[in-house]
Formats: sequence, structure tokens, C-alpha cells
Amino acid sequence: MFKKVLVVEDLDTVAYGISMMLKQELGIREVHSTEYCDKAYTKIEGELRKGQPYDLLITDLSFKKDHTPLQLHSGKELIEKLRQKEHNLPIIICSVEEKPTMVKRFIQIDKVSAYVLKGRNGLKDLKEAVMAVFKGQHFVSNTITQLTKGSGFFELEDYDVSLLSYLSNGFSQTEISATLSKEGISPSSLSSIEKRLNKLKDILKANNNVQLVANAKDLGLI
Amino acid sequence: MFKKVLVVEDLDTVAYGISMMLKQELGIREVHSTEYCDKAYTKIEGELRKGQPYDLLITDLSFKKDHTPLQLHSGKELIEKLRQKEHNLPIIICSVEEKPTMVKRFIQIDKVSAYVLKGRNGLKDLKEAVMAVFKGQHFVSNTITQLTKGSGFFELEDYDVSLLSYLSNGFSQTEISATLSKEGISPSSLSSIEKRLNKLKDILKANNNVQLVANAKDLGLI
DNA sequence: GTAATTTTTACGGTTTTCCGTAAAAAAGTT
DNA sequence: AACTTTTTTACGGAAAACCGTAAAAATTAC
Repeated sequence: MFKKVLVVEDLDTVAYGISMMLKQELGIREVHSTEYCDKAYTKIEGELRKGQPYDLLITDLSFKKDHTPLQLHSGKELIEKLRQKEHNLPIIICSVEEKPTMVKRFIQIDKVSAYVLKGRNGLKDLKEAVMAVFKGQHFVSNTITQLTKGSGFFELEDYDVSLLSYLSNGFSQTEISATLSKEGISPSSLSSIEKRLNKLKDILKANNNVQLVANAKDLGLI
Repeated sequence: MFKKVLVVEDLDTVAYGISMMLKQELGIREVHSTEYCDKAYTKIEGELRKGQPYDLLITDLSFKKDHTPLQLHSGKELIEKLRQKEHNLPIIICSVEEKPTMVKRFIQIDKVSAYVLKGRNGLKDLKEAVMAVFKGQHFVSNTITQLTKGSGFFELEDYDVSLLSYLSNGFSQTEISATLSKEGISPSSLSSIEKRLNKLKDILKANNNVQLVANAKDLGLI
């Protein structure tokens, strides 16, 4: 089994739970944990230089902002920086996000070994994942593989979410159009934005932009 | 210290972490946990009938939906049903939501003893909360009390909240005016409604109705 | 009871959203 | 290459939101 594992997770409750499981149920002796991606990166580099590198990285994706200034704001950025700097240790992502396309991306491009969905079986899945990865195998939580098959579920693109986000921040449609075209993001015309928003109103069953944003908030999309 | 505690939490990682902490650090012998609010309710009732009631309830607020049909969909509903049925055991909420008005509501109306924010200090806070509640005191995580103090915490009238609520349900200002005058609620004129909404936009720092509703959602006003 | 103040309502003008239609551009097919 | 389909953009009119001003009504003060 792995001997030295780093857990990156901002919720201390979760970090504690994972660490305990790794130690008690998998008998891993050295389990370190940190609440920030920046610290995680320096730790990984540091231990490597000491000649005592980590065997495995388990990381969350989203981290709450607080008042410490950071370079790396998400698990995604941490992973990308690690791979960019040729750190090849196996990585397990442990997150509540269940977007199939993202998961695929992580596994194919960033060579992530496993994707565990935090949920009713999160910890059991993680245990399985660690064992699988130790054998050189991959692991993805069931609920996600199910999602990739049944495509009846609606999934919004980042573009749509950003529109909703702009709206919720008080931008008018005209202002959104101007902002997008300034940033070279397409489509950017007022007309296209209206069309997208109409599609979203249809999906989220809203009569107007106000209700649209309200419903999006309720669903946790923004 | 409490002797018999029920933890209601859908993420097994979190449930595991909390349970371990309660047992190991606070020496609580009987720690049960469940992933559904419905089960939580029946357990509480059941143990009470057996004459071995729980001393304390620790519950999350939001639960992921899966394919088991449920009566109680959230911690809020569980708590309300318990109080309605005269279950007076102390309750600690442990959630990621940090909406000041909600927290106040829980403490004042539902007689919740503590509100712990899941975050970098979630587990430490929870430990403190349990000890405080055992002494008959209240506990609210720091980050939340900061929010209630800092940058103006406003008490809105029911009228204002109902306006926001109408908006979030897709009503136009004209429709709201018509509805209010039909129900004999004053003021009901379009002009007055505009004026109120302008005041609200001022208070909640919003440029337009869309942002207004978004911000109101963030604060848990609606 | 009258004056002063506040609240509610009314109205006009400008901007933005909302909604349909349609052209222009891009992407995909054969 | 020619055609079809999809995506993006353009435009015009109606509805709604936005913003200022001001009259009417209700409250309060004296």
C-alpha cells in the first residue's frame, strides 16, 4: 500500500475523516493534510527535494476563499501546475462536482488516476479508489459513470453559467455583450445573448431574467 | 457530556469525521448517524419510545437527492417537524450555508442551539459548539457573526420580503401591483412598488431587479 | 383645526428587456 | 463544389424597468 499520502481539502471535517480512514482502514502511516493548494504544492516540492516524496495526492477541487492571498485557487490549478512541472505522482480527485466532461478531461489530459464523488458513498469509494490506484488501475464513482450514459440530464456550459453570473452581478445584457466582445469571447452579440438566455429561461422554467437568476441560485448553478 | 448523539449527514466522509471526533475527543459513547432526514426522524421517535432518547442532534441542512423517495428533503424540514411534534432535544446545525438571516431564524424560531459553519474550522467549531451547548449556551461560528455585524445587517419588513419573493417568482412589477391591490394590501401602486424596490436596491447594493433578487437569495432573505 | 411631514400615487421620458423574424456567417454533408 | 444545417448577428416593435418630478392622500405635530 501507499506509504505517504497528502490530502488537500479545505473542510477540516472532511480532511479529518479521510485521514482517519486512510490510517485506520488502509494502514497508511504517513498521512499529511493541508487546507490550501499553495501549501500543497510547496509540500510536494519540499518532500521531493528531501528525497521523501509523496506516493499519492488526494485533492478536492473547490476551495473557499478567505483572506490569505493565493496563487492556486482550485484543485484544477494545483493539478495543472504539478503536471506542468513534471510531478508524476498519482492523483485522486475527491469532489462534489459531477460534470462528466470535466471528469473525462481530468483523466485523459491531466492523467488523474481516479475521480471520487463526495456523496453517500464518498468514503467507501475513496477507499476502493486508493486500492485500485495502488494496483495501477483507474477508478470513477458509479454515479458519475451513470451520468455519462443517461444524457437526459441537462448540463449547462460554462458560457451559460457565466451569463447567469453576469446577470446576477447587475450587468445589463448590453453590458454583457460589450464585456464578452472585449474579451474576444464568442458569441458576444446582444442578439445571441438574448437567444441563450431564452434557452435558459426555457430550461429553468423562468418568465424573465429576474426569475431566471432566482431559479439558477436555487439550483446552485451560481 | 452528552451520552447519545445522532448525526444526520449525507456525505459519509463528513459523517465519519464528525463521529470520530465526538467519540475520540469528547468521549461520547453512543454516536449514531444516518444519511436521510426521514430515517433521522424515525430514529429519534423510536429511541424515545424505547426510553433511550437522544441527548443531541447534529444535522446538515442540504441533502443530495437520490432515488429514494422522501418526506423530509432538508435539515430545515426535519427540524421543523421535530419542533412541531414537541421534540425538545438540543440541535446543532452544521452546514456550508452562511446566510445570516437564516441563522437568526433557526436560533430564534426553531430554538436551535448552535450553528456551525463547515469550513477550515468546522470540526474545531463543532467541538466547541457541543461543549457550549452541553453547558446550556449557544454557539455560532465566527465567520457568520462577522457577517451579521459587518457592513450593515438590515431587518426588512414582511412587505419588502414579499416584493422580493414575487419578483423571484417571475412577477412583473405591474403584476405585483395588480395582485396587491386585489388582496387589499397597501401600498399597491406601481409607483410605490418601484420606490420600495429602489430603497431595497440601495440597501442591498444592486443596480437592477435581477441583481437585487440575486443578492437577496445570497443573504437568505428569500 | 391647521400646518408640516411623510407616504402613496400619478405621469412622462429614457433605457432595457422581451419576442419575433430574418439575414449573414460558420460548420457539416454528400 | 454545392447544398443543408446550425450558429451568430441584425433589426424593429411592444412591454417592462428605470428615473425624475410632482400631485394627492394620509399621518403627525403643534
